[in-house]
Amino acid sequence: MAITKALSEPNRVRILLALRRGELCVCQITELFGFAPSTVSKHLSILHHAHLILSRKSERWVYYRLPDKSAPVAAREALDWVHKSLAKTEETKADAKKLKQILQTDLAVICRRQKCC
Amino acid sequence: MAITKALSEPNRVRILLALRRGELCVCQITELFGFAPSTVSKHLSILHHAHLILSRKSERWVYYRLPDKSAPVAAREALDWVHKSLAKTEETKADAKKLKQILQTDLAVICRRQKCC
DNA sequence: ATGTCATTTCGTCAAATGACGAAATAATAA
DNA sequence: TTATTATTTCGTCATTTGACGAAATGACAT
Repeated sequence: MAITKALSEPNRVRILLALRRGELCVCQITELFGFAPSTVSKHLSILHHAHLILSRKSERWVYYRLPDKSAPVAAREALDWVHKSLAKTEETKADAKKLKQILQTDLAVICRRQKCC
Repeated sequence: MAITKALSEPNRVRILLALRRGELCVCQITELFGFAPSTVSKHLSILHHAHLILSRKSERWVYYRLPDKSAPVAAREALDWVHKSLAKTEETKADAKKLKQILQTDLAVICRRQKCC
């Protein structure tokens, strides 16, 4: 089942928890976790395929967000469970803290940062 | 996370759905799915470790069942989600039908059946 | 049209997973 | 105690998964 498979990877759950604050583009998520852009993109693709996130393109970036009421019931309730049951871990708090910093930085700067190193 | 990992394997979800009818011993589950006893035992161990099932020994058999209110909230709510969201598939119905037959057969007969073939 | 840049797709590789059978374990039956 | 038997543990093997970098894609800017 697509939903349970999608949620079985801890880093994908971290992405869902990070998106509670609001939509994020791929390079912001890449910056948050320190993975290669291709890795993050694959995770987002799996989450999207399970209808656990939505996407939109704007200018150069692709933004992902949690779904609205139009999402399948099973997906909405799975997300409710994730947020209720997994939001209070230390890792989640640490991610939220780092995300706050990332959101204060200009998007173009963050994207360019991926190239080097 | 133990719960999401446990639920990511479709056969483990099938076990949880089969247990809605009531507790089952390992050889009944083995009979239901046609896997080797060691395979079923491993799946049960993973579900148990995630607090998604409870076990009890009686005579020669080990029985597994869904947890009562004493289970962690996260586990209970995950089970609610599984039952609500995944109970209506064709596979689940087919499993239920086969399980009905198995429950009508004597336990000792079923266990002995594993040996041969 | 061409170049730039964020993202995605593809191929590869190491690690994790699920299947099995054989052997170990634990509990009852003789 | 010893034998029987249901279950678990262990080792092996094939498949899946997640990571990466390189190349392809697609949209905007020049």
